[in-house]
Amino acid sequence: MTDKLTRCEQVWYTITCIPEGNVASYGQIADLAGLPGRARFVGTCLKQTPKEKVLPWHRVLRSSGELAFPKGSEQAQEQMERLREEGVAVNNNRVKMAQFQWVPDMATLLGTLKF
DNA sequence: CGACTGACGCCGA
DNA sequence: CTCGGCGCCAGTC
Repeated sequence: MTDKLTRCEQVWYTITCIPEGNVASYGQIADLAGLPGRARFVGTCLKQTPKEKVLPWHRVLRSSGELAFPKGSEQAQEQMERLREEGVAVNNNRVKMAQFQWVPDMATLLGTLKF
């Protein structure tokens, strides 16, 4: 099996595990996906993500808490909108990470993510 | 095979 | 706070 897909799948899967009302940074996703230091790879995967695949990509932001897209872009608008619908406050294209950042519990780490 | 790119992160000025 | 640069490495050309 093409293990290159395995990496992306792991990334996608990890993103899928982000609970509503929470967000995670690219680096965090990469780390949870077993790809420490490959934050960029996460972005690459998402860009490659087929439309058929429905992922909560809007819950993925930069480590600073700002949205992954420049303010004004349609993607940023949509992301902001979706986050607000989930109860995540977005101000000036940015989210308060200290308040909304996803903190995976042990059960998730050991069970869901199978690490 | 080599060069460029990028939905990133971090540190320094 | 902003701006610039370096590291990271898979994907694309």
